[in-house]
Amino acid sequence: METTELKIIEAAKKVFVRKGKDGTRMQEIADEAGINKSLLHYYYRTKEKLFGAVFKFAFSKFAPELVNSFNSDVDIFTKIENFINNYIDLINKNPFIPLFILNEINKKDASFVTNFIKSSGINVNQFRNQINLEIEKGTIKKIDPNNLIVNIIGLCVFPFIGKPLIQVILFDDNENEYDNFLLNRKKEVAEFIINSIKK
Amino acid sequence: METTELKIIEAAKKVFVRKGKDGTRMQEIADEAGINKSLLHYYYRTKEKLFGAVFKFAFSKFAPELVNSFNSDVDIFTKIENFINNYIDLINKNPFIPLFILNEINKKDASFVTNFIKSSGINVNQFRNQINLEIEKGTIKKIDPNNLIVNIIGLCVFPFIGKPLIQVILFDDNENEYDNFLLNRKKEVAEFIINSIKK
DNA sequence: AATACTTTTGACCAACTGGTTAAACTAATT
DNA sequence: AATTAGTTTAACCAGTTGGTCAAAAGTATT
Repeated sequence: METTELKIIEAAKKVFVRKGKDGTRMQEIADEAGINKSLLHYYYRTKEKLFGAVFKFAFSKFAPELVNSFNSDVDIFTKIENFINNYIDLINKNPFIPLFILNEINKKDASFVTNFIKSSGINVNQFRNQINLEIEKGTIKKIDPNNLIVNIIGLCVFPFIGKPLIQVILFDDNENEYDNFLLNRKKEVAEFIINSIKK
Repeated sequence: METTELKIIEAAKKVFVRKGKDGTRMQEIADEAGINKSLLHYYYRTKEKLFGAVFKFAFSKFAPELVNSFNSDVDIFTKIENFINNYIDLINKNPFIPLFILNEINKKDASFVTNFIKSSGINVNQFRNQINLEIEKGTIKKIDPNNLIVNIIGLCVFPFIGKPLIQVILFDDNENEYDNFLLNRKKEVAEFIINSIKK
């Protein structure tokens, strides 16, 4: 059953993610949901509240993957490979969400971001410990765990948020070639990282 | 001498980059420039034209570095190190511009982006050839040049556009620690990449 | 079928937004 | 000092925007 509230959220996601908070018009969300603008305000009293709901949803889609992958109980190389595979797949299915999140989170004030993330359950300590342990064991080269984590995530995310630029600069604006590039990247990124840290 | 036109451009840069195109009000630019709103329209007839000028400026700040570094005539390891040093320095001086560019370029239609970049003179062929040559020579491991280029740029850019997130997740919201992290990163990123490709 | 509650609608509004215009001011030229 | 051209301002405007409200339509309960 497709309730009105669900139709609204789906429509709001589409429009907010595509156009950003400031670029979005309540009327456009109403149109996308096939309803009246008043009804929108009936369910979500203000634009701010509706945006909050969408942002929360978007973020909560990407947080669990981070938590689960980083805290799973497998060896470090498998963990990195798994994370990259799952994360790139996830972004592929929701290619505009990362930029949406980054963009809006850069506009919010710091306390909002802090509270929001703390409630998301993201915790990298287990993974950090694992990295340090592998360095001690001599399985991987000495590397700062924070830098490694940023590298892994950045290498997954950047090709998507930079797509319009990269596609033109590197692929002569050929979209098929770029999509193909993104598919191969799962393998390439994993290889790139493991090559860098493996002893 | 500080002409009105210059004051406007400086003010417009600040506001547009901070709030995005849709989030920017002409009145706010006028206030920031210490002038009347009518005077704004006297120099730049429309918001669109003023935004265009600012966007062009922002982009042209980051394009030359790409061109010069990639086409310089030094060995591949030095080139990578130089690029990372210069690019991270450049972003550090203008930390909000990359997200601004990525964000707006994802909203524009493809033809605009294509034309814009083509006129910017960015060309990676020389660097691509150099990578392939070093692979043949056996200096570096086999790697797809496009993937390597995306990796280099992504590793430089991502920590800045993800700052509010990363700072909370990895550094318990301690800004000093994060700034320190960014400083060290020049060395870390270069090391990370070279470790990955060096034979 | 009358009551009461929720959902949906259209008409409406105050505040805001990008943009215009005519007049006032300034400084160089005659 | 009068003319001219460029610069700056205040007042104004039409269209848009988020949001309200009372009434209508629908649904469940008695």
